[in-house]
Amino acid sequence: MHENLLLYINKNASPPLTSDEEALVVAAFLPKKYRKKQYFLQEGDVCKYVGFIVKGAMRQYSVDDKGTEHVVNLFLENWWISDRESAATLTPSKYNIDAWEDTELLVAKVADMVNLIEKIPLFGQMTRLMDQRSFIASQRRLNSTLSNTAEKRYEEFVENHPKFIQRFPQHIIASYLGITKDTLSRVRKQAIKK
Amino acid sequence: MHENLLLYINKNASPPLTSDEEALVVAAFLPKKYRKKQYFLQEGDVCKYVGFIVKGAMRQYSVDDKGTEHVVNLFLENWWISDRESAATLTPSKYNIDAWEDTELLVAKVADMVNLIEKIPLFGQMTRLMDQRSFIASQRRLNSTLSNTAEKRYEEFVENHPKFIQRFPQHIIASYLGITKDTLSRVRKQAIKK
DNA sequence: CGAAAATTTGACATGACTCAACTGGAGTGG
DNA sequence: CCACTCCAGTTGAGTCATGTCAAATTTTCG
Repeated sequence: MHENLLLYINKNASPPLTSDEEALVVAAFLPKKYRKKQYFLQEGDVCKYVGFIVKGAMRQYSVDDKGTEHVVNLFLENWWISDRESAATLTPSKYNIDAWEDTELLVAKVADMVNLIEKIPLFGQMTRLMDQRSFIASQRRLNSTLSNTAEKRYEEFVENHPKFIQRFPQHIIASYLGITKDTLSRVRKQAIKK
Repeated sequence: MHENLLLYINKNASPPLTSDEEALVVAAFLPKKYRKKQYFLQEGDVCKYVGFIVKGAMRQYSVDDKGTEHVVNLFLENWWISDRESAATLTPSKYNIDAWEDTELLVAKVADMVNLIEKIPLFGQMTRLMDQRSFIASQRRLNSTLSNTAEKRYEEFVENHPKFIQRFPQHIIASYLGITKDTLSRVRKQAIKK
């Protein structure tokens, strides 16, 4: 069950973990299953856990005054989930995170995660990489949202995230792109013509 | 000249740096002045430097096919500048970073920065915090862009970044918000009524 | 003062949203 | 195997927010 996580760590930092270190990591992460629609985090709660997806698909979204959902992030295997803002500042989260498919997670307390970072330099290396990637992805997406029309954004999305398209329905992807499902449907129709 | 930087580091990590460590930091960062409009980084170049703003104001933006500028970030005193994506992946940057006011920077090579992170645990702590904050800010902004109307985004902006308003002209702020200067002008007129 | 930069304004165009209706699976249970 | 429901996707008509462009006005600063 923990192999994916250990593999992931060793792939993103070197030299490999010692077996003592591996034991620490394994001890900190408990396997947990989430059913489709089940919440990992609910708006208003402080995010106390970090999850690593072994198998499945999840989404992070906010809900506005009108009840419309806005997808902030989508996650698949080997991704980390948590609301960093809430976890770092210990404030109630503005987001929900739930399972889109039945999902197997490895879950650790944020506090334990911090501990691992301090104790295992490699783990720190890895989380640094993680942070960097998240930031870069977020920056890119922001730039794309600010600069491009709905159509172009969709093209870029297809290009960059083919796996999301296979796993999430269109209305979720529309929300991720910041447009309505109706608009996305029309955009696709246009695109097919070409 | 380096005091601001050392202060910043000690404010964002503890215990304080030893004098040996301070010496390492000081050695890595060279003071440099940028005139208004001068580039720190140009689109197409690989970002090889990191800057810390001692005094002044800078902006990071992309330019689309039509020649329109899109402001990705604004920076003031005690902010770090660099294109993380380009620096991390050694690929040509999609962004420009230039001085909006005459600006005093402390500049280090990305490679030297990495070195400091490895040698000085505190420095690692600090950059971790930095990364986290950048990510959170970027996430927030993305969410706001996806969820809110132009008017609401401007309100939030006024609330969260009063200093930007004092230092950057409206058309820059409009671009940061992802709207045109014309629209921002109208939005403000509306807002004043209330 | 005068030139350049920033802002405002009006008329018009358009991309995206809204809402409701319709279509078409994919289950589920009788 | 059919009827039923749920969920996703499509489509059309009308509306609204924001963009475009050009001109007028105000502000900034050498």
